[in-house]
Amino acid sequence: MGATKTDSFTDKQNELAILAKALGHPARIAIIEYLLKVDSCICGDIVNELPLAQPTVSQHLKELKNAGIIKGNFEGNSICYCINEPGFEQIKGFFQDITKHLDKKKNDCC
Amino acid sequence: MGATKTDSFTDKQNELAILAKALGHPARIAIIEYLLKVDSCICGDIVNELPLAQPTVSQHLKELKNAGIIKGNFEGNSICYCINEPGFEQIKGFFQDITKHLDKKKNDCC
DNA sequence: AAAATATATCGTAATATTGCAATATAAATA
DNA sequence: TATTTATATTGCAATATTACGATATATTTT
Repeated sequence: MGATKTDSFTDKQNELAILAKALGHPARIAIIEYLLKVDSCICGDIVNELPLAQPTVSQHLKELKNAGIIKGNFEGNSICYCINEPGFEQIKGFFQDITKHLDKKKNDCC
Repeated sequence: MGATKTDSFTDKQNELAILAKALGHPARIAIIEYLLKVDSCICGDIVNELPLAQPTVSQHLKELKNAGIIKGNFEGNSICYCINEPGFEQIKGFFQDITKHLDKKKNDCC
């Protein structure tokens, strides 16, 4: 007991959950916001920006990368992280779908 | 050690993380999808739809409610759950902002 | 090749989440 | 008011996440 029953849900549901979960931590929200703010996809000074130790930041970056939300490539001595648009489109799509549904529906029954 | 360092982040970052986290489980994605599918905000047969025991579903519903993503009201004998639009707008806004940034920027440096 | 710099991984402690059986609560009906 | 029906809460075991020090790896510079 205790582990998520992944098998009981559809692939799409699991994928969306993984994406949302990856964004479900303030540090990871902060990383995304930072990547958007700095006007090039600046690298490991994310570590300096965040109030967390380097290994912790590295771990958060890994989670975002695994979920497909960011990507990273070597750039000289360091690594260049930035938003991975395709991964992003998926979550965006989910929210757009919901918005469409809601507009059609008038969700005011409760 | 081990707990999220909430204090180190802004309120907005924490709020967004809470919303995303609430969606970060396939059962909760399934609940949202179900609420959109059934064309009235049908109640506790969510329990029958999901492959989880009633207390587990109840717990997931509570989390979605706490995050402000759904709301529930008594409707006769049972409870009527549906999407809570204001709560939803927040996450939607986050994704729209990011999309706007990305469009402006050409995130192709890595 | 050695030193310096940047990032990742390992190990581990603290905490949180997931899931369910058992039980409690609350409303509707008999 | 007793019973039924619907939902919530409690308690607990299994698992996952968060955070960080120590250490490993990989690249650049000297």
